[in-house]
Amino acid sequence: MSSVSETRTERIPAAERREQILDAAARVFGERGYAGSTTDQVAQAAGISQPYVVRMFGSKEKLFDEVIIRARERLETLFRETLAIADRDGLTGQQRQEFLGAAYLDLVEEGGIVLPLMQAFLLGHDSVIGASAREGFLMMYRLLRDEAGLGGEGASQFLAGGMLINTLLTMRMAELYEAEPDARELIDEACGAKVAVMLDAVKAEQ
Amino acid sequence: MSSVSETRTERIPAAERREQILDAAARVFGERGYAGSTTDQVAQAAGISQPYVVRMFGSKEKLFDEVIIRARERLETLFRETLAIADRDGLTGQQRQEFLGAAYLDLVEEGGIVLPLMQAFLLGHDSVIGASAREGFLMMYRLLRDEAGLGGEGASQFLAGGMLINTLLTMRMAELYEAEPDARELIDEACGAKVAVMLDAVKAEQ
DNA sequence: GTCTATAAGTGGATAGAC
DNA sequence: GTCTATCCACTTATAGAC
Repeated sequence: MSSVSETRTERIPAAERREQILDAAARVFGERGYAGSTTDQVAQAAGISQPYVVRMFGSKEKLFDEVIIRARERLETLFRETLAIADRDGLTGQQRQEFLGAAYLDLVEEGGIVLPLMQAFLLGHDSVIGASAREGFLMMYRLLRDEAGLGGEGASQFLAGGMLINTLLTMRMAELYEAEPDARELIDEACGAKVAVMLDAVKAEQ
Repeated sequence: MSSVSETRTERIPAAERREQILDAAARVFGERGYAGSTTDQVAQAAGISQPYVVRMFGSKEKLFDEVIIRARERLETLFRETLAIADRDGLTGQQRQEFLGAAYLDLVEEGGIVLPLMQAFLLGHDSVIGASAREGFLMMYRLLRDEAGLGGEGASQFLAGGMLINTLLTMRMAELYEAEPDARELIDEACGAKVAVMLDAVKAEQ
């Protein structure tokens, strides 16, 4: 509309901007953790000014809280939808577990959900986030145990596998996928067939 | 030697002081992560002044690095010792795995090793710590797969279980052990027989 | 709806005394 | 070997203009 280098931020509805910030924050927090991230990093990722980020959410802490709430909801929704499909198709126990695992890896690929949640799990000492993290984790356990019908042992094994994947992700183990055969083997083992996912997640960061 | 309230720090050899600081740092970093901790928190935990902590290690980053190197060594030593005993007693594959699991939970109980390592796993984006974390993790994988003879699948399952335990710890899930039956069930499931460990780890913090 | 300017606080690191 | 004092950079948050 004006000069060649029209870099100024466009004026868009607050609701939409809010979503943009939440997306950016999810990536930044997921990558560097709560304490390791700055509101300015979030702002830059969202293409706006730092004060605007704070103004929109009141504080860094509230922003993180929102990100976590959103991630929990997204994860729960995904699992319920996946189970609905599994029910519809009459999958067996073993099949259901694999189906859920594939859905989880899809979510990893989607980005901005799994990593911030993992970061929240490391904040048990924070009374607010800690409580939210524990609650969310228990919700998952119950859902897997009861709704998915995996039983206590199956549910805890599923969660264990998930935590291994999360850890490999935050560690960026996939950076060694090509160079280090053992890294490749471990990732393959952790992710089963759907390995490409993790590689994409890494490449997206670089 | 002087007044009644002799609260001043005693003068002790640097090497000994160094160990004290490393112990304190391991607990603080393990609890709040690298970015979430301050050198002053470490100093207070060690009962000395903040500048002294920095002076002794050059920087916060170098201190964290030291903590991680130490933790990696301790973990590796523990597993090798445990395997030596397993060999001596001629334990079978399944028995060896359980034996290693018990050893790991002992290490959790000991404190200051497992949690800082877990925190390091979340720092994949840091070129120095990230590389150290990946290296340490791969070392564990190889050790479990080859030395312990668990095979690729067994090793990755073992690590998965470990990551679940670590996550439950950092999340402080044990705080709900009494009040929330599902939390209890999940912890029992993750830790097997040796549950008391996790409870102690929590109580030690409060 | 979004920015610039900036206040206020925190935390890592350095200097130098004891 | 250890501290006090302090500097400086960084970060969150606020004020107010556009």
